[in-house]
Amino acid sequence: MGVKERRAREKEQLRRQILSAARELFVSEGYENVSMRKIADKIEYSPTIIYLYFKDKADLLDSVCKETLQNLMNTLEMLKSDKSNPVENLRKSGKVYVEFGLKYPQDYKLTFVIRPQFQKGLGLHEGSVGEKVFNYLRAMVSECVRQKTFRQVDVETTGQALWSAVHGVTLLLIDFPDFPWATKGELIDTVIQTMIEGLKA
Amino acid sequence: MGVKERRAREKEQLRRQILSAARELFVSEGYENVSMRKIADKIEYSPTIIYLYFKDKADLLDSVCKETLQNLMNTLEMLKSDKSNPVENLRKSGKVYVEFGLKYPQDYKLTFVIRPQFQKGLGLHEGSVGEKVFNYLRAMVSECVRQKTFRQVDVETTGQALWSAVHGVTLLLIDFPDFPWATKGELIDTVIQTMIEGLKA
DNA sequence: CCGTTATAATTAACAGTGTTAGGTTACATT
DNA sequence: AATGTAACCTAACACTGTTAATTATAACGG
Repeated sequence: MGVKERRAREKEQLRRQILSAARELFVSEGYENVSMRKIADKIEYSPTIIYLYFKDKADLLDSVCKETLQNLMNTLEMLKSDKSNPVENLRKSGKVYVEFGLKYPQDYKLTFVIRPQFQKGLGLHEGSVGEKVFNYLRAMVSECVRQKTFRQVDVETTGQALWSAVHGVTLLLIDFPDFPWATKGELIDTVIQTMIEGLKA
Repeated sequence: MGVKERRAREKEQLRRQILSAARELFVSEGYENVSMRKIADKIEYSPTIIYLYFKDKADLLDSVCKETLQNLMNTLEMLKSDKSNPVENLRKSGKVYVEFGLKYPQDYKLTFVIRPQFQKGLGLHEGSVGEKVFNYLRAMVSECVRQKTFRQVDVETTGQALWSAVHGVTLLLIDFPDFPWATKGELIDTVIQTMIEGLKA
């Protein structure tokens, strides 16, 4: 009875082929410039096969983005946090977050800008990976408050504010590469550091 | 010899008709979902007429965005600044900036997210309106430093960091309307206020 | 008022898009 | 070997941005 399982494996494999072909093309050509036919060409199948694995092009995008979120989460978790210094954890995490965005700019835009446009009502709040990322952030802020390094700020609002700041600098650096930025690294540090300073007791 | 001028006026008028039809459609349907034919239908001309006034669809987008930038600049300039309190000016300007983005979310995204995707190498630094907006911000920061309300920060980097923060919160609120945000107003204030606190002497 | 010239605007077409319905092939089970 | 089913493909629809070729419109000199 191993037949069904082999078939399932083969199906899963093709699904992954489609997914990674799509990701590569989305990243190199941009979501709008990638046609189902191009993806099909790349994996040497007919275009319509994709619809047996994904509802439509937006669904394909959605799956690519979920992977990206997972990658981001993994990257953040690699930072083994030092319980005794939550502020430093926060600073490092912010830095890693932005650097992730700059390392995979197209993935980042796909996930945080393009996808919400196609998947309206994308909440981030249904046990999703996105929620996990935010929980991670919330926990750090919470610890900073508990240790009284930060003043008695609202953890929820503060977490969101921090996310806003790193999201903003990431997107500006991606979208306006020709703008006369001070220095990438310096700007990123300033954004993070200024926010942290502003929260201290 | 008023003929040429009348013709020029008529041409200009049609140009504006196209532009405003395009803006309305871009805003209500999203750039990607607006076809040249839809725009043409709206103004009751044939689709190809648009190409006599604009190079292509991206150029049309570009013109729409320039208008948006001008509107943003005008909105900011309505705030008559109080020389004696540059920090308060900064705070108010940040608030107005974000509120502009939330009032015209599609215009904002068109200008700061979609456009850079289609107009690579869009610098903001060629005597453009975008540059004016940034100069406005720089001047405020500079004044805060001069009056020693802020510590001796780098004006350039700080201006960019502030822009990052307001840009970030604007986009998050636009893109994830269903996220359980603390409170829009509160979040915006927190972002701005935290940055300002972090810069104080 | 006529013919000429410029220019405004249109029609028809091309190559490409996402997506669907219907048909064909390959293969495990009886 | 016949049957059923899942995998896969072909052909097509309605639509996209854009171009070349064509027609209508209005201004000019005589």
